[in-house]
Amino acid sequence: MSVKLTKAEQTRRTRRSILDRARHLFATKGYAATGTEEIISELGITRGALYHQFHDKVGVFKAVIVEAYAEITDYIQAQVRPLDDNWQQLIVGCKAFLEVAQQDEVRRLVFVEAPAVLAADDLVEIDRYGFDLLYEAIQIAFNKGQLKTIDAEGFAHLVNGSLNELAAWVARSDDPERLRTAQDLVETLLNCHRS
Amino acid sequence: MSVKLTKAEQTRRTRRSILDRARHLFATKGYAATGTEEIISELGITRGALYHQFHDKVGVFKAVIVEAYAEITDYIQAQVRPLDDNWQQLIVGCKAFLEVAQQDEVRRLVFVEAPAVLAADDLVEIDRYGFDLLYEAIQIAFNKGQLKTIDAEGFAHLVNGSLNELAAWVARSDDPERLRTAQDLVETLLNCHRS
DNA sequence: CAACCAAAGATACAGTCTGTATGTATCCTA
DNA sequence: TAGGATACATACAGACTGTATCTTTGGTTG
Repeated sequence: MSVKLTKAEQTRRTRRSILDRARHLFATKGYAATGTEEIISELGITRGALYHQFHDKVGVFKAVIVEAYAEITDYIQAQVRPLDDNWQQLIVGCKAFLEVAQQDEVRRLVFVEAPAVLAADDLVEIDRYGFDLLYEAIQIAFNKGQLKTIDAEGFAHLVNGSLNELAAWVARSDDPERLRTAQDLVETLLNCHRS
Repeated sequence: MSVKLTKAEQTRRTRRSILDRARHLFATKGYAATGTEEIISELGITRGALYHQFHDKVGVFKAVIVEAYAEITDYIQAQVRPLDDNWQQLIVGCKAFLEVAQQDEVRRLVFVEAPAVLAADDLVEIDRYGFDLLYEAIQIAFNKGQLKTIDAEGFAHLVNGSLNELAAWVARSDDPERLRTAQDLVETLLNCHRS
């Protein structure tokens, strides 16, 4: 019955199926309310396979988060790459973030569960790519003299915090115009710091 | 040996001691890593008393969070009350938030643990006092025509997000000047939206 | 003041969950 | 093709939450 699979392929499929199911459960029920048994049920494997592939339950979660983060940054970079003006990239990147953060699963995983489940250091490590994307664009503008602020790093955090909160605000509503409003607010925020 | 206590007093002391210990543990180890046994050990009571006073472990946590929130808003209001100019209140209130959020325990409880442990609705309910404080000041300024923005509510969330992220940024550092930097950044943010 | 009631807390236990130790089958390599 | 490593299954130990059932003690009323 069972088709012959290479070991590598078997591992790939097992990890893939665990990650897919775990991601959905962690995002909808939360990390604590999701049992390892629940993750593997209906996958045709036992918890033994899960603990063979991942060190522990947190290990599964961390792998899920890494993927979710990657999706966010990939989307943003795809939107930003074609542009050549840094200031435009900054604005478009922020708007793209607000868009991609509207996926319910991604948002809960990355902005609610991850900070509580993962150690702070661990999280900063994972987020580095995402935040650095923003920070670098801001620093370039700052060095060019386009951005008027007393502290580029601090300003990057200010913008980052605005984006996270606005993303949640947009998500809570069912008004389809709210995303546009949030995007305009961020654009205004950036532009009124332009010198 | 045991002094005669009124029932009400006995309850008060029990709840107080549980809340104090739980608060410290939840803030340092996190909600999930703190056992109910650990909370009551060294308090001279058993878990039975805890479950008599609170519905469950989440009930203890919720009570802790309510107190932590109250401390934040009390501090801010104390700083803001003496002032009579709304715009000044807004700026001072934001700065006061950044100060009070530097208490490690409060910050982790309110901004890291609470969002993951409590249901979103539950949390908004508790936070209502805190956020509304900010929102009302912003709305007053908006209605007076002092604030230039396309959406007062959205702008309030933008500022709120900035404050949360900046608070964490300040806390991660050991540079005593960073608090001042963050405060200046927020003041600039507000002022450059002033019309 | 005696008798009763209700509230505070103690004790014991059931159910659940994580992680580990050990066994088994299958792929891979020498 | 034989030995070893890898993927996975099974069984179990330990921890933890929440509940059910006492016990005690402060309040209350006839």
